[in-house]
Amino acid sequence: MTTLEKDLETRLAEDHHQAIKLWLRLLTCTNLITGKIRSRLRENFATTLPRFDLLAQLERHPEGLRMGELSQRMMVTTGNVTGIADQLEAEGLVRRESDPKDRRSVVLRLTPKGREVFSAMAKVHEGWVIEFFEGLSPEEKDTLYALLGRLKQHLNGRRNP
Amino acid sequence: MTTLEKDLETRLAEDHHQAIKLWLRLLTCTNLITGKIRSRLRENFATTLPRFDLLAQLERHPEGLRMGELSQRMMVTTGNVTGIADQLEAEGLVRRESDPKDRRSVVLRLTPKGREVFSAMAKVHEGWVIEFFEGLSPEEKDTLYALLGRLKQHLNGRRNP
DNA sequence: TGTCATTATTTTAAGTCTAAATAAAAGCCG
DNA sequence: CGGCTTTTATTTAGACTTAAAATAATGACA
Repeated sequence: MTTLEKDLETRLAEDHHQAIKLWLRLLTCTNLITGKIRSRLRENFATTLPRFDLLAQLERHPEGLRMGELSQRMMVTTGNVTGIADQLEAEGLVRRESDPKDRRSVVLRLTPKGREVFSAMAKVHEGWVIEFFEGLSPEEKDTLYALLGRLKQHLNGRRNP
Repeated sequence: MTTLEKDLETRLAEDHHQAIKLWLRLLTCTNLITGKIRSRLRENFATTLPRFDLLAQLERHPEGLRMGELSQRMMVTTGNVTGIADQLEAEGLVRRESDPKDRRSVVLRLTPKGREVFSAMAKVHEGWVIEFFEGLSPEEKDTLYALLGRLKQHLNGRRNP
């Protein structure tokens, strides 16, 4: 084996190792943050991340969202959304409304109480997230945001399920 | 309100929004990748991500790992590791050994069969990860890796639980 | 030696998640 | 119109997850 071949092979192996290391670090960062948010939501508001997430989606869409739309935005199955919506409905934070145009559909909306409860949590939650990322300068955050954007685009590319 | 104050306030609000957007994008990328790995592991090897993760940790530590060490590395609770180890042990992929130095401890090791099964999966898995990140150039991967390193360091900083 | 705090693992209860099966409604098309 | 496929939500079974409690063994120390 020539020196050139060895170099190529080494570089390739390093690139492969690089992707794995990058993935593990990405996963670690996400796990660290979700872990912190999860425990703080529990301690401060006696709620959970998926519940918070569902309310956050509805907050952004006052016109309401169907179960399928919610599941896409939350990146979970519709069966999962059904269960979380059941809880929040029982707690009076969301309301199921039937879509007159399509009787299969259920439209979920925040109740006034849900809007009130969520907005109190959202303010605090935003502060946590700012805190988690304040180790990076605004420029670094921009760069990270852009790189993740390229990654996301690649991951969502066609023939890439 | 003066123009300067308004500009500062606007910039601050944008920074806040920036952190939230960054966090949501980070979470999306991680979810997209874990989702792909999860479904491919199921389709190709009829196994799950936590099972794969446990085997991967053991592969890197031929001397074996205690349940507590495993839970730290996998970023899950020890109770969780117990259940996954039970399954893998029943399938003959790992073996529980008692630590002669500390009878409270259980040391988990790969069996020869476990090593064999894992190494087949690991090769394919590595290819997937390389594929997921090949939308980024090696330089971009380096930058992303470094930025996530800074983020991780900040997240692990003291008085930041 | 006996007690007590600590450490390591397991167990338990409740919540979250997926995939697959079900049921109902809508849309398509001959 | 009538049958076929698709879409939408729910239900179900099983796996994963956490937090907290229960077990069990260790180590320190009066």
